[in-house]
Amino acid sequence: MLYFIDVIIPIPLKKLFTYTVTAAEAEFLKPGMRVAVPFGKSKIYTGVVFSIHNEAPVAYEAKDIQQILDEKPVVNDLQLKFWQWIASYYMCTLGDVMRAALPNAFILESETVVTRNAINNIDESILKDDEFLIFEALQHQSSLKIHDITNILGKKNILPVIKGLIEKEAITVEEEVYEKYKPKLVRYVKLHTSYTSERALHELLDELSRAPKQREVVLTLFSISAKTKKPVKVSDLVEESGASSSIIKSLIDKGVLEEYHIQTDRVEYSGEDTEASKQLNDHQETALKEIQSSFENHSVTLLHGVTSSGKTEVYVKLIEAVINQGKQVLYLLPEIALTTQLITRLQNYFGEKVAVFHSKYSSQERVEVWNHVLNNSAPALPSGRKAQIILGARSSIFLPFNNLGLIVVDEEHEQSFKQFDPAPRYHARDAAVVLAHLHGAKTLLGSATPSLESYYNAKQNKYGFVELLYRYNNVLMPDIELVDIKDKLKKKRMKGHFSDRLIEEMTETLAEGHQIILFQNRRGFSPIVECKTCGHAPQCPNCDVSLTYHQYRNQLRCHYCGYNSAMLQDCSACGGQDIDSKGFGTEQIEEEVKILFPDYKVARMDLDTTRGKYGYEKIITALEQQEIDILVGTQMLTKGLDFRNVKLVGIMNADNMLNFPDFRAHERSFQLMLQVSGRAGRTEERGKVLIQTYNPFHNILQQVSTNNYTEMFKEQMNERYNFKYPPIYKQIKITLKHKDYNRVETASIWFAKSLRQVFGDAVLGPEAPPVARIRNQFHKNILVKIPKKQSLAKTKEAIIKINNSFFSVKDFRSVRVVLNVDNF
DNA sequence: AGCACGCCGACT
DNA sequence: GTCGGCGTGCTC
Repeated sequence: MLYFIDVIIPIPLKKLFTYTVTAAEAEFLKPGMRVAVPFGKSKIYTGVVFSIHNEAPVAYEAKDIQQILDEKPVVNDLQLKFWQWIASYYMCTLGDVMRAALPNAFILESETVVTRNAINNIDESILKDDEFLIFEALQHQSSLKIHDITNILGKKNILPVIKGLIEKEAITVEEEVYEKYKPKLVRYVKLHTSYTSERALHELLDELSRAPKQREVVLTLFSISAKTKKPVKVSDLVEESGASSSIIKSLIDKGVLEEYHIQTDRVEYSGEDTEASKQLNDHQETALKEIQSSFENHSVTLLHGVTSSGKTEVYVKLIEAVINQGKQVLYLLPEIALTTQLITRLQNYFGEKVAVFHSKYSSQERVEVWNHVLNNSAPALPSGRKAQIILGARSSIFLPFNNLGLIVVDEEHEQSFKQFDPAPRYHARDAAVVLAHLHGAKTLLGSATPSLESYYNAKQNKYGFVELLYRYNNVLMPDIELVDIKDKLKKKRMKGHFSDRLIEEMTETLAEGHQIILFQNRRGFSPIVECKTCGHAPQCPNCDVSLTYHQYRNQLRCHYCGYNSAMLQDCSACGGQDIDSKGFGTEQIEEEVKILFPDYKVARMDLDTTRGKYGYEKIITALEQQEIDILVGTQMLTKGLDFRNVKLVGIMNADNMLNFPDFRAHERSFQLMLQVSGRAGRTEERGKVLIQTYNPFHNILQQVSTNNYTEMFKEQMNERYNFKYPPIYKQIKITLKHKDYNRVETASIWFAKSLRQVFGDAVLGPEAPPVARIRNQFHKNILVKIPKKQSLAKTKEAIIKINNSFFSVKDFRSVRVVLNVDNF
C-alpha cells in the first residue's frame, strides 16, 4: 500500500499538494503537523498536513517529503475547519490563511548553502574572476549563504556564477532548513556543591580575602538567595554586586560557582496576586443576568453599554464562570485598545491565566503564546492553567484553542477588526462568531456604539440583546454642546481654529485643575501645501495624492506609500515663494494651543508620536500622572482609555468626518464622536463636550448631542435600505491593479461586463477610487451588491468562474485582482 | 508568491 | 559581445 499526504503550502495557490510518505511516516503523521517539503526546482517549504490517504495522484509523480517537523500537531482539527471556512468565505486560499494564522517562526524556509567540493582538486586557472572570488572565500569559510555571496560580489544576479562553479565541479549546493524558534535560556549561577559544608565555605571565604571583588560576589550571591529563596540569575548578580561579568566568569572557571541555564518565557506574566473581582452594581448585575439568560437561546449576544458603564466588570464575571468550567476564553479587542491599563486590570483578577497576543510581539514571543494555548488542555500549574484567557487583537482568533467557552468581542463596532491587506481579508468579529460556533461556545459583542450590522442582527432576533444604559457611579453622560463655527467666523470670534466658546471652556477647566482632550481627525501639520501664486500642490510621484506637510521633521510625506521629501522652499511649478498650508491637522492644533495657553503642558497623540514599542504607553502614563494638561490627538484617543481627570473634550471639526466619501461616514462619525465624548467626566463630575462644526443642524450631530443611538440607527438603516448597502445587502468589492492605466481600464470594463451578465445592475463600476494610483499601480473598483435572499455561496462561485476566465485572457494575466468580501 | 526560462535593449 | 530588464509558465 502506498501512502500520501495532502499538504497546505503557504502560497496563494488554490490546490493542496500531494507528497509520498512511508508507511511508518503515515502512521506517525497527523493532520496539523508541519512537514518540510521540496517545492519547485530548489526550494524547501513548510507545509501543514491536511490529510493522510492512499490515493496516488494520476497526473504527476508525487515527491517525497524532506522531513517531519513536529512531534505533535501544532494546529488542531477545529482550526483546520476554521481555516477552510475563512478561505471559502473570504475567497482566498488555505495557503493565505496558513500564512496569517501561524506565527512566522513556525514557517521555516530553506536557504541555499554553498560548500566547496572537497573531492576534486580544481585547476584555479579555469575559473573566471567572480568564480575565483567565491572559490577563494570558501577556503576561509566552510560554507556560504546566497546572501553572503551577493555581498562578496557586490551585484544582484549571482546565479550564473554559482552555475559556473557547479559545472566546473568546484562547489556543491544544498538547501538547509533552519528552525526559527529558539527557546530563551537564562543563565543562572549557584555555589559549587563542594562548598556546601560550613567548613569548606569558611575556607573559601578566607581564600578569597585576597580577592575582595570575588569575595563580594560570593557574599552577594548569598544575600540574594537568602532574600528570594529562588535560583539566582547571573544578570541579577551582576547588578546587585556591581561586579563585572569577567569576575563572575573567573569564579566559574575556578570552580567556585557553577553556571546552568533554564528555559524561560519571553513573555512574563506580571500579574502577581489575584484580586477578587469587583462587586457589580445593580445595573451591571441585571445586565449579567440578562446576558446569561440570553445565551440560553442565542449563541451570540450584543451588549450595548454606554461609555463608562462598566462593561469590563460584566465581562470579568462571565469569564470567571467560564474558566471555572475549565474552558478557554478569548477576549478580542482592537489593536490600539490593548493598553497596559486593561491588561493589568485583567491580570489583577486572573494572574497567570491571562496571556496577551498582539502585533507588537516578536515572532518568538508569539510562538510561546501559541504553545501555551496549545498545551492548555494538559493541566499545567497548580494555581490554574497558563493562557486560559487570551487577550488579543484580531489575529488571536487563529490561536490553537481546543475548548473555547466564550469569546468576548469588545468595541465590536471598530473597523480595525477587518483585515484589508494582505489576504485573508477577514473580519475578526464575524470570524469569531464562526469560531465560537465550531467550539460550541458563546460570543458576546460589546460596544457603546454598536455597528449597524450587529444592532440589526439583534433587532432581527438573530443575536440576543442586552442594554446597560447607566454609567458607573451614576455619573451623568457628558453635556454635549454644538458650536457653529460658520457663525463664529462671521462674528469674528475665532482664534485660529478655536471658537470663543471652546477657549472659554478650556480656560475654566484648566483653572479648576482638570484636563482637556482635543480631537482632530487628521494627522500631519496640514494636509495640503499649496502655492499661493499658482495654486500648485506638490504631489506624490508614486500615488495620485497631494503630499502632507509634517512640521516636526519639516517634511512632505505621502500617507499611502510612505514617500517623503524635504519641505519645498519655493513652488516647483512657478517658482513662487509664498507656500501656504491649507486645512489643519493635529500638529497645527498643538501649535495653536501652545500659543493660546502658554502656561500649560500640551502633548500630541497620533501615529507619529506613538511609534515604537512604548510610545503609546508613555503618553498615556503622562496623562494619567497629570503631567499633561491638554492632549491633542486623532482616532487613537477614542479607544477604551479611562482618564479620571479629563473633564472637557473638544472636537475641533466635525465636518471633515461627516463629509467623508463612504457609505458608513455618518455611522462612523456618530461612533467616533460619542466615543471621544465618553472620555469626558468619568468620575463624579459631569463632563463637557464641545463640537465645532459648520453645520450644527446635521442630523448626525443632533443625534450625537442627544446621545440618541436608536434615532441614528433608524435613519441610517433607511438610507442603507434605499441605497442597497449593508447590512441590508451583502457586498463584495473587486479591485483591479496594474501599472498601465489602459490595461486596468479595459480589464475592469471586461470584468464588470461579465459580472453584469450574471448579476445585472447589482454590479457597480468600474470606478476609479479617490486615490486612483498607489505605488505606481492604477486601481479600479467594481462592487457587487448581494440581496439577502441571493445565495452567497452561489454568488462567490460565479465570481470565481468569471475570475478564472478573466485570467485566461492573455492581456489580463498581469493584472492583479483583489477580492474583498464584506469590504467594510 | 517565488523562481526559472526566454527574449529583447544598453553598456563595460 | 554580456548584463539585466520583465513577460510567461509552473510548482505535488
